[in-house]
Amino acid sequence: MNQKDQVCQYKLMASRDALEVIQGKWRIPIIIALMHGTKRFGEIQRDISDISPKMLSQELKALEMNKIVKRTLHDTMPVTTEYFLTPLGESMTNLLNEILNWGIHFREEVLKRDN
Amino acid sequence: MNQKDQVCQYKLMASRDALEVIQGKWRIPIIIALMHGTKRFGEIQRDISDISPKMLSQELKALEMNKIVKRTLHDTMPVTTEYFLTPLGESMTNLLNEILNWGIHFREEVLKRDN
DNA sequence: TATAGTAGTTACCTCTGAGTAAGTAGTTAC
DNA sequence: GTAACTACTTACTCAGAGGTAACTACTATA
Repeated sequence: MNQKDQVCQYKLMASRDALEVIQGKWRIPIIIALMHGTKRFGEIQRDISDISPKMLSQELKALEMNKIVKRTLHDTMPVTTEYFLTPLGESMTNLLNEILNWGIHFREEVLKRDN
Repeated sequence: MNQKDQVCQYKLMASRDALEVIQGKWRIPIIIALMHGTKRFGEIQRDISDISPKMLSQELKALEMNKIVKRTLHDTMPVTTEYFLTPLGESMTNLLNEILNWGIHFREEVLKRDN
């Protein structure tokens, strides 16, 4: 295997690590919602209007296990929960901004031209 | 809806556009393989060792439809094909690099510590 | 004649990501 | 006492993402 191939293999491995965390329809949107500050379960659900409570609960748990978000319970009446990004979650800011930038670019380049 | 919420909604929309294109297990790896230059079908398959010809063919078609990659036939014996990134595909470089960087960061922060 | 390399296609199967709807449990307001 | 809010959980269902294996079609080489 030459050096170019080795670099390619290394990159492919790194991308798999990242993809495992951000894969799926909802994780990126959830993290984006939390980039705008600490939010409660219901607030995230309102931001991402078409997510079901089941999916939100499930994906938040997965993100918590991967140490991207943290969940805290507040002993108020009624009980409220707060979700916020960990430092690891905040380290995704650059990645998320590139996704956003490219999404806007893609819409300009392809979607509008087709219609 | 306040201004903060409007920004959040705009970002969520942009992320959905991008996610539709890069979603799935194989598209990012395929684009990364092609970042290293024009490649033939078999070369990509060798780079991404665990992809089946069916999935590679299917995902390359999808990427071609989204104008991320271009396919050219060469009338050699035997017939060879070449795949390469379009300018739109190359505009994903920053995005891909951020995915790679974060993947490496994630591995350092979480995966190693757990084992 | 047969094996191997080019680039896929086709049929079939399985598993899981995601959706729907209803239920739980506690508190507050009317 | 009942409706409504908090934050979920559970059960059921289904489409589609992805895997496996075999097949096509052509050429070159032994």
